[in-house]
Amino acid sequence: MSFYPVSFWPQLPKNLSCHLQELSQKKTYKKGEYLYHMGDSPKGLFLVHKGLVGLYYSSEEGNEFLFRVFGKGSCLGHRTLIAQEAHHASAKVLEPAEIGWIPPQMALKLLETNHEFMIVMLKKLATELRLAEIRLASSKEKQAAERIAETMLYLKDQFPEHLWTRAEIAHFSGTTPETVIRTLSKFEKEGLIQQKGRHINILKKEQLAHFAHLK
Amino acid sequence: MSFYPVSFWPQLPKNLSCHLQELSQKKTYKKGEYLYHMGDSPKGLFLVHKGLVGLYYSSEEGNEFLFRVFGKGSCLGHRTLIAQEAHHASAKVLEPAEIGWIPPQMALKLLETNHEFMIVMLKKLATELRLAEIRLASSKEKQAAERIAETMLYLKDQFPEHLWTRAEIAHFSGTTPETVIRTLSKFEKEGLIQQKGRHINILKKEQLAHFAHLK
DNA sequence: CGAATACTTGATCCGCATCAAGTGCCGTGG
DNA sequence: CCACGGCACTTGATGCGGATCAAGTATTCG
Repeated sequence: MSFYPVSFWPQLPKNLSCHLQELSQKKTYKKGEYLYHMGDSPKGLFLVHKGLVGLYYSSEEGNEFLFRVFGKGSCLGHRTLIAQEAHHASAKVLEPAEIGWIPPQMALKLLETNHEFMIVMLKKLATELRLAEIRLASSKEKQAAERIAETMLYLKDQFPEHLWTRAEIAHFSGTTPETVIRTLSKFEKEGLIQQKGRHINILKKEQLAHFAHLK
Repeated sequence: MSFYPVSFWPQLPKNLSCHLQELSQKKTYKKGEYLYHMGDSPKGLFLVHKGLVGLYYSSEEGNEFLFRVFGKGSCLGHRTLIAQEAHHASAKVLEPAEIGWIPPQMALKLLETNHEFMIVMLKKLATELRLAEIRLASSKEKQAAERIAETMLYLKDQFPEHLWTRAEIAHFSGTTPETVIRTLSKFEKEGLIQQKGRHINILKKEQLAHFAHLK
């Protein structure tokens, strides 16, 4: 059992996406900017038109954990909006992005009245919950190298265009940059991947998946 | 930031709960029985009328992880039903239980047509997702003893009547029974708790929460 | 082109899982 | 009623995965 491959289309349906885009205010963000921070009250719904956004948890000691990643056609802020809690993590721009924004009240109204939207959100949350829990189990039962293998498969599968840094891979897999570096060079020596700076190619997907104990 | 205290009522609203109960078939389960297993296709919606059910992940090597716990007035099976995936974990009866069952098709139909039900499920999933992700971060940034402290606070707060075994506490906190035992006796020495077999009392909630770095 | 950031490699250390060997407890059946 | 089997609990000894620290090199970006 694993979070890879994901049997879920991470993008919103085209027609719904268009409808929401029309109602949103578009804004561009630079790499490193934040859409919102941990602890903020619900900031509304954000639609990723272009670029990449990471949902980061950061502790007081400076530990970072990358919960989720949102690419083109995806939305974020939905969990907090629905739960009506404070944001439990911060949304950080990983690649220069164009983001549509819908204020909380309007987004909630839309959710209440648009049946398809509700169903899409239900499915999205249900899938995100599975991913989170599988990663939770994974963090206990799997070695760092196995988690890094499944992280590479997931990230390259879902967001193949992004040049993932060693730190981002570490933050997603729950390890450290040093461990990622050592593990990736081990994979390269074994001919599973090929790396040149941030350009990482997976050469033997099947073997890598097998190594990570994925079916 | 933490999953304790939970600002969420884990039970379904009374009227909705009654409505669902009427449509369900009731059945009694003994301790240790399973409602469904990992890998099963959606088995429907289960309503806990009495008793306690744990959602368990188990790996091939025999590792167990307790994802979620469901008590009286709560429902389970909803995530799988909505995602329309195979169950990613097994539902195990922790205390002799009376469970109402609604078959998948009927439950989906109800979900589609009952607006309140949809909203309750949205909120439930949104909250469960936060809890899972916070635990994910917790598993990296916190020591075993801190996780055990927050686990005790959570379990005793949400399900005070259940006599939690050392193994269950370990499975929920992502540690081992041995570590739970050593940690609980440390807490007892420090006067934070009092234990006699499975009867564990939290004497100094505030201090325990402070120790676990909870606000 | 210079500063900041990312990457790399090696050495060290410690938290906690694991293993082992009990002890206690509870329910069941003789 | 007690003996017995099984499971939960307890305690101590051991080992290792991987975090952490440190120091140097390479890349990226403004």
